[in-house]
This record gives sequence, structure tokens and C-alpha cells, in this order.
Amino acid sequence: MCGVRATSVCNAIEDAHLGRLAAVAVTIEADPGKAFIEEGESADNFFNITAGTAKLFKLLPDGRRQITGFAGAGHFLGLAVSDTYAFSAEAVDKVRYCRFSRRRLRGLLDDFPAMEKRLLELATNELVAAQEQMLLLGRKTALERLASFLVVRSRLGGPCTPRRTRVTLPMTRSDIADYLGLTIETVSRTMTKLRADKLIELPGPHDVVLRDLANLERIAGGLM
Amino acid sequence: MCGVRATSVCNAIEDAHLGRLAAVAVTIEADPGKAFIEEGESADNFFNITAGTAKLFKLLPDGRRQITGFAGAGHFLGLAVSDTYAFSAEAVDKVRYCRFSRRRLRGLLDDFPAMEKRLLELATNELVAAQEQMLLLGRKTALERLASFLVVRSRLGGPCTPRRTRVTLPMTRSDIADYLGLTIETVSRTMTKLRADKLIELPGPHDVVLRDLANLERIAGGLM
DNA sequence: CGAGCAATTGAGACAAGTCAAAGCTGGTGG
DNA sequence: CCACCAGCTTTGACTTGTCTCAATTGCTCG
Repeated sequence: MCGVRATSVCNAIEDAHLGRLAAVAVTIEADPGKAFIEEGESADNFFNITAGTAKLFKLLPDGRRQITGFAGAGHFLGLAVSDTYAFSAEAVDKVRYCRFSRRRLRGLLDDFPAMEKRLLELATNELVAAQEQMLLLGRKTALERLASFLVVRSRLGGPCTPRRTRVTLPMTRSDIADYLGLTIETVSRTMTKLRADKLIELPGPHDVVLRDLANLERIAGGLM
Repeated sequence: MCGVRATSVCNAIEDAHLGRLAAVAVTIEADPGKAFIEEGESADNFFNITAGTAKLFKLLPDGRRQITGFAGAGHFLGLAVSDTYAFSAEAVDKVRYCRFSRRRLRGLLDDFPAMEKRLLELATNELVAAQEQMLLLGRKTALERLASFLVVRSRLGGPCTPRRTRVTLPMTRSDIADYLGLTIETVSRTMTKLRADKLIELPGPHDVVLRDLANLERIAGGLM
């Protein structure tokens, strides 16, 4: 039950009705930096990431940015109650995704309640992650935020897969900062501190080796 | 379409199948301070608030608390993917709520896909609110956070009802602080500043009169 | 090899936190 | 009926974690 396909929207119907899904889906590639959802625009499409990583974010008028999440393979974007998107999305690295017409998807949902069920499950998952992120943003220190981020990254691919001690961060320091509610400089300094404390190694800006996962998890949980 | 019943879980089935829902629901009253969901405990029940206000929160081991939301009449609690709750809930004032067995609700959902649809809509709404709160916690100043809080409170009861210029805050300063990622003292000082700037009046600690909603909204949106 | 961007490091500033002391207020019992 | 207590809120003085501004280093790719 673990792995990318288990968390995919398509999963619930792919098995039974692959054909009808394929008929309304368009596969698209987006290069790094390419924006494919703009906050406030008409929410006509659903998206399902199949490769790469996208960042989801909201902006304030003066340019302050909060990244609300990173969406990897299997992630699903575009749930919206109102008829406009509540956030923007941009490719971090090379991203491949399926695009569905929202109108047509509605028809599919009526025919296949199982897919509705799956969507609810996904939304619930997102909600739990969002609450965890609120705890991080509202109450954790810079050190705890970065440790949390690295620990979560080490568990990508589901709670069942073994944790990776080598983590790849496709995003920039600026993205990490905007995700953790910090500045670039604080992210950089905190990375350096974690390295000085022998908790991680930094072979390059986009690679982190977690040398002491147990202590990183302690810090992430708020036990300095 | 606006009002409490429109955002209630029950709504989708009440009209058609009120009987079966009532059969599995238990109505309960909780006094202020009473905890009725504990993070980490077995998620056996769903809850639907029908009166009063509850606070939902997560704790760190050292006692730091993040309130992830306030749930008023019509709100729905207990969505969980895993079999344990991801947050705790406690009554702010006198709360009345319906409790459903999760196991039995599952049966209802299978029979009434419309209810599943309604739940997805609710979860999506929550998700949008959660993203907005992440922006607040990660990127807004104390003044912007409090202004945002007051503006949202003035719109309780849905986007369709006229905004109230008199807002009642059933929760304490400590609750507001833990919701906005601030301290009690900062909340208090910021309230005082808003009053000094003639944006609000404070007849009592639990009542606020919004004297200049337009400017409060400007501040809330990040335009200091 | 150098231009351009990302990341790191440093020094000083400031928003919000901490610690401490009054004020207020609502409920209770003498 | 009112004084007192306990808890909440406000205000004040000081500290600090993180931000801002600025300079330097390192990497990637024409």
C-alpha cells in the first residue's frame, strides 16, 4: 500500500476505468521556475504530479512569500471550493504532471464514488500536514524548523519505506526559508550549526547527509 | 445557501435521511475547559459542533501550544487518515456537539455518496483556511496577525452575511496568542496599539468594536 | 575563464519574547 | 452587601532570536 501510486488520485479509478481517465487527462512537462497555477485565477483544472517537485505558495502584496508545501510525485493539486485557486504553483525542478478539466472530472466523480473517497483521504492527509506545519511556523525555533524539515524529507515516499539518511533538496535556500517562515540567512546559518554539531553533512547545497537521525528527530520534536 | 446549516456535515443527508443519522448520533454538552479530543488517542468518533466554540491544538513536549483553529457551530471534527487524532480539542465556552461512531458513519457514507461529497467540500475549505493561516504564521507581523484575526472574526457566519462591526471573542488572550503564534503580552500590546490608532474599541476583554474595517483589512492583507 | 546567481559569513538593528509588577473583574463567602 | 481572592489582562523594563544590510565565497554554465 506504500509508494507513489498509493497516494495518487488516479489510483482509485486507474485499475477499473483507466480509459475514461486517460481521455480527459493531458500530460505536461514544466521546466524549473515555470508557474502553472496562479493564485486568484479561475480554477478550471486539477493537476496530478507524476515526476519532479513543485512549490505551492501564497504572496502578500509587498512580495513576502509563504510556501505552503512542496508537491512531489503522486501529489494532487487544485482542490478548491471557490472557483479560483487559493495558491500559486511553480516547478522547482523539471516537473511532469497530468492536467484534468475540472468540469469533466466532476462527471467522473459522480460515476465513481470510490474516487471521491480517495480525494477525501488525500485532503485529510494534507490537512494533518498543514496542522503540523502551523505548529512549526507558530511555535518552533529556527533549529527545530530545519530539523523537522530534514526529518520529514528523510521519510518521503511514505511512512513504510525505510528512512533515507541521504536527502536531496531540489529547492533553493530561498524556497526552504519561505517554507519554514525564516530568511535565507537564518536557514544557511542553521544548516552550518547542524553541521558544526555533527548532526548532518553538507556535500553540496542540494544534498544533506543525516548523520544522527535520532537527535535530529529529538530536536524536531521540540526537545532541544 | 449561507448560514450554519449550510456548512454542517449533517446538511447533506439531513434533508433526505435524517432518521439514520440521528440513530448513530449522541448529543453532548461540554463546559468551558473540557477536553473532548486528545491528540494521539484512538480516533473512534466524528464530532459536529452545534453551539459554542472549541479550540483545536497541538502541543510540544515542553508545553508550547499551537491552536490550529477555532471550531464554531457547524464545524466538523475528527477527520483522520491514521487511526489516531492529529490534534486535541477543548471547549472554549459552553459547547454542544453531536458525536458519531466513526465505524457506523463509514456505513452511512457508503450509502450516501452525497455526504462524502459534502465532507470533501468541508475538508477543502479547511485546507484553504490552513494555507491562509500558514501565510499569517510564517510571514505576517504581530499587527497584521491581529488585524487578520479580527477581520476573519467579523465575517463569521459565512461570506454572504454582512460583516459585523462588533465582534465577540469567547477565547482568552492566551488562546489568541497560541492561535496567532505570539505571546499574551504581544497580543495585549497590539490590541492597545489598534485602540490607540482608533481602529478598534475595547469595551471589555472579550468584545471588540471594529471602528475602521477598511483599514483593518488593509493591514490584515499586508499593506501597513 | 569569467559572468551571474546561489550560498555563506559577519556586524548591527529591531520585533517580539521574557520576567516582573500592577490593574481589573467576577465569583464567593462572611 | 461588600470585601477578598484568583485568574485574566495590561503595562513596564530589559533581553534575545531572528532579520537586515553588506561583503565574500563558491558553483554552474556559456
